[in-house]
Amino acid sequence: LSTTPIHAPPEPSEADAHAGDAGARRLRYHHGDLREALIAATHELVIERGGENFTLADACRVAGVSTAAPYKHFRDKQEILEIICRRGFDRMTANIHAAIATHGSGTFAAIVAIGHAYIDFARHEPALFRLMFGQHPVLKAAEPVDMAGQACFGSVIQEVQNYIATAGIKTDPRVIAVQLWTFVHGASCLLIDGDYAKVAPDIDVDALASAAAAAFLKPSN
Amino acid sequence: LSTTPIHAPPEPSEADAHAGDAGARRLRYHHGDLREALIAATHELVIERGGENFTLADACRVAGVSTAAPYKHFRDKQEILEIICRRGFDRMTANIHAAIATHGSGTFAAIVAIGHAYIDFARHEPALFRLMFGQHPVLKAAEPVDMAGQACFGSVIQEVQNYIATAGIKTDPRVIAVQLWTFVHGASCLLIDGDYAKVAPDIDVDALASAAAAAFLKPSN
DNA sequence: TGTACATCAGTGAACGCGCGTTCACTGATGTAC
DNA sequence: TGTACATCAGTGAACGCGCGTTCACTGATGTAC
Repeated sequence: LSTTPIHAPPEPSEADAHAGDAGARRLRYHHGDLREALIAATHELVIERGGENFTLADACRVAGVSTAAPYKHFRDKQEILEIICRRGFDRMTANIHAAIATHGSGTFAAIVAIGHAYIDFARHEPALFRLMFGQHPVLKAAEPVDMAGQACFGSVIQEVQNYIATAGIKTDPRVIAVQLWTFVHGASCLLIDGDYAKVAPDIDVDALASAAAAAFLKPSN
Repeated sequence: LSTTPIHAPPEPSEADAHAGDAGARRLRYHHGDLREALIAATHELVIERGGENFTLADACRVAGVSTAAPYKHFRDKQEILEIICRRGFDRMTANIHAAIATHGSGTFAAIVAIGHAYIDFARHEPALFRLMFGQHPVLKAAEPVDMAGQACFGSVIQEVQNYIATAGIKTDPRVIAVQLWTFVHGASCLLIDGDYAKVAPDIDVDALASAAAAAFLKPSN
């Protein structure tokens, strides 16, 4: 863990520099945007050691402020985690939309790409992924987080619906969406928790997910 | 959390009772089997609040001994968790074997039953399940835990092999086993972490798993 | 333009808390004689 | 059978630690006049 503050207050302005020794040494008392700096620090720490092990005191250290400073911007420790979590869902939703756009809505390739986007998210941000989907009682109860999650899953259902309409499949799109979700979620968890590595280290997770998508989307009759 | 000690030392013996006031009041100094009592207390606490939030001090309280007592039986806090975890894998393996035996080795029903057994385990012991498969750096490095996990997955591969041999499927059994595992693992996680409940509360997880098994085991040509 | 003032984002010290682990100890137990 | 003794599973107090949160405060900043 680096000890040099990130998102530190800006250097003394030129006016300060011209104000003599005292002025030149004086740092800015107010942080530029401590709120965002603390969110960034928290995100960094969550990435580094996971949401369970994150401490507010460390986020303060990283941001270079006293441990009392966050309470001017957040209700409590929990609120920062909620924000991180909600933004995570927003980003995942964006990734999914991007994947669909790249491959064309209504195509099988788009469905597969959604799955890969999900797994990629977990791969690149394992700790955040765990925070978003894991069992964290307080986060589960937070409404903004909840809505961001709903929106994310809604995007998947919508696209599955688009695909099966064009492909002439009759199964309930929600069921197929849940099947896909279940599989890529399992793949994500087993991947980032190192369980695949223990038991089947040579596995190609993306290929696995593609095959699963094909299995679920085979016309059933 | 109950405050009355479980697995407390046995009541004073009859000899004590006949030994007058001092003897009657005297409790046994040595615990009958503190090692197992602490493992049981730990298991109970892990069930209650999860492996991350478990404290050794609480296990001592539950077992009714001082916080120093465990160090006569265990290296450190970690070792008790390892034992819990290894026993978890052993029990899951036993459940899987039982499921196979019930439905007959080599049948499709046995494959489905393995999946249901896996999900059932997670459903009944969510915290232990998380401890076994989640990202807990120290547990992941523990060799006995590792071997118990390997054995568990080995059972699944073996049975998949039995089935596809009789069904005339040509796919690599390890790939199919991983597919099944991935799906039921995803289902278990989404179920116990309350993610299904948020987004698709009406879902029948067991039916979902059965359908997935069928999809993976359809002859591919 | 200069000055008085309200605002409020920061500080730093302290709080109560509970943890894991260590330590010298004590006293129940089983065994050798 | 009785006794001396070694063993070792327990105790209880203490350790250093770090946490989240609160508190009265300070001083930089922007604004009204």
